[in-house]
Amino acid sequence: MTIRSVADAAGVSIATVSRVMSGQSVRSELADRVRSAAEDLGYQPNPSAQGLVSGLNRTVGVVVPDLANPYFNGVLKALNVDAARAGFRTLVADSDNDENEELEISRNLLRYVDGLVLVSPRMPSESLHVLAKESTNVVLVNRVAVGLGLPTVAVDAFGAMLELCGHLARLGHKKLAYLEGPAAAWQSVERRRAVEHAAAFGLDVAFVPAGPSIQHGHDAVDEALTHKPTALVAFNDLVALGALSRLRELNLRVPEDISLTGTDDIAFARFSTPSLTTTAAPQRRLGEGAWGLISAVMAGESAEESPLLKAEMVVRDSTGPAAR
Amino acid sequence: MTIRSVADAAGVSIATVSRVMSGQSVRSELADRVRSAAEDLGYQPNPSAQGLVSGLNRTVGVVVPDLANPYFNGVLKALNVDAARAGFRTLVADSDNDENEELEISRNLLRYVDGLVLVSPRMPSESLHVLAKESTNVVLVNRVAVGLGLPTVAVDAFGAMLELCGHLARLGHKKLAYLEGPAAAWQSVERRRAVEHAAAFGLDVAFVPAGPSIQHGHDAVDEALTHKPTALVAFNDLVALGALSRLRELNLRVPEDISLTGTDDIAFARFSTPSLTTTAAPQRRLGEGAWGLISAVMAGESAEESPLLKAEMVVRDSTGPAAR
DNA sequence: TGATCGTGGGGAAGCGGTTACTCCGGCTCG
DNA sequence: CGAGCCGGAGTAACCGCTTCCCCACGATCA
Repeated sequence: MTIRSVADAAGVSIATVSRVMSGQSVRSELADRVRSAAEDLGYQPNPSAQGLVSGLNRTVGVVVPDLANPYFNGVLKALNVDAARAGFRTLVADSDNDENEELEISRNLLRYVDGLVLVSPRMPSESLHVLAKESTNVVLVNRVAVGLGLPTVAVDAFGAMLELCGHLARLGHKKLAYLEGPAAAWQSVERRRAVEHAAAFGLDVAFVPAGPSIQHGHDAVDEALTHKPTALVAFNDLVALGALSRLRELNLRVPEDISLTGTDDIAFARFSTPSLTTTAAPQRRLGEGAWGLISAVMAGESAEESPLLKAEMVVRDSTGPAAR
Repeated sequence: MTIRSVADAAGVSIATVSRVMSGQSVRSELADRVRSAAEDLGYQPNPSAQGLVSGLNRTVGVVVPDLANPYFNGVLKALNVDAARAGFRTLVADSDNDENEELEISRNLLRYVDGLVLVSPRMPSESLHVLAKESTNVVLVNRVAVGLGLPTVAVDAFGAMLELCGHLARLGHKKLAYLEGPAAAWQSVERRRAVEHAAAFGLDVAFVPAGPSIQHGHDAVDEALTHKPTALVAFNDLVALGALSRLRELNLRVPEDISLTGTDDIAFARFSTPSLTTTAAPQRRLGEGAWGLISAVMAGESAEESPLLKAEMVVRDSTGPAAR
């Protein structure tokens, strides 16, 4: 089923078929003939051929650190929906939390797509710079890299974490343990920075390396407890949920014996026992924002840096007055 | 950067460049010149051009009902990894649990890909038949459709659910409430069928409509409790976790007051409080299996139907002896 | 009525690759 | 020593589509 078949069936030239398909002005009688021929034959233009001549694929690439992380899925889903609505497809790559692979994965993906969305990339700034030079159609989600001119949509991770610390301080907590995320993640840096600032308000904070996943949270609790904190502040909800299960194993009650906070407000945060105090990072708006930026730059418009999105704190049952 | 530039830089014809790139025999001196020219210029063949002539894109499409469901993400991730290893990209589409859209989404995706993986499709058999006629490179995950000849990899949902019911029966439960999944899902049909069979062993089962997600589970509990069950059997882990949170709100203890089971063993099942008794549907193996099938059919080999994968029951803390 | 203009459709030139076909040069073998 | 072969490289056709260019035709104006 090529354009040739349709042209023959309708008794016109392939140029006319092409014009009809792209909605250019064609005598309506001819246009009808073409359309019905195309309909009958079930003709669909070949994307490779269209891509070859136009240089465009109507496809965007998305690189995420971990496809199995529900937070990224929320972002991906929203992005995917908006892209689909605009007739774009989404090519997904998972960097498997490997900051060294990320650049190669991204470069490779760039060959196949019109635009690239990097979600929480861990790669160093220089690598981002390389990508920015190879294509102008690159946008960042949850990674602020100054001086590269990359359009960015991100959550105010710093502010969100600061607010959580304030909440804990008001509940009388003095001694916190912070379960840190992956060092290479921008969010990790921001959140750590916020926790450090909290120290200025009289909070004593122990920093405990953990990671991005639920298992990491589970495994970091024992070390955290050696610092005798009255509250555990987790890098994200996944880590918090992992920590929660370990606390439960240790027969520590949350929040009576120890308080716990997450970040992101993934779907599970509301449904855990106890439900998790966290900050609601708007995954939907991140995804939609990312699509807005990438579609703008692909259209040749200059997408200005949008301000940081605010994450609302959601106080649930995992935080309470400091024990003792 | 076209093949022309490389040919000129190396002082050979474009045919020679093409041969070098595809590893055909070329005098090694020339081959070296070509390779270093390609290297210098950073030449990457244009995928659209290659796709146009070969008719292949080295891309597979994946349709999932809900990108935000962690179960599908596990499958997607494994599939993605294997596909990437083989040099294939993954085009992802989310049908948003809309069984009516699914066919159109799939057909559309089929234009862009060499093969299509349908994960837990809800569309009717006739729609699958339409797809099967349009392309031979379609495989199913967790959907058994007889008589269509579609290669399939699926978990034995029936057997898994039966095993859970048996577990509950041995614990002395007599009265269950089953929180049903979406009617159009094969897994839903299988699991329901298993629960009905369990009735033959003296279990009295109330069927309560729920749905596929955590919120559905949460919202279905109240109706389920009107039947005074001693155990809640959920369509999947998400529903179970939602139910768990509602039970907690109602101050019912699990498993002392009521037992609860899920299915799938998503990452959160192990970390909930109490940890969830479930059956471990091997997401990894499903994803890998799907890749195995789709890559086989794309290579023109005939992929035989593989037997159902076994889901091991994982007994954790959410099930106990029947109350009273 | 004839020259001019505008409009719409056909022919053909690519887009960037792959590959069939051709041609050339150096072997082998008679 | 010449004919036949064979391997390697170049030429060109082609994949399916978009779009430029040009021509035909009808309408408009002098």
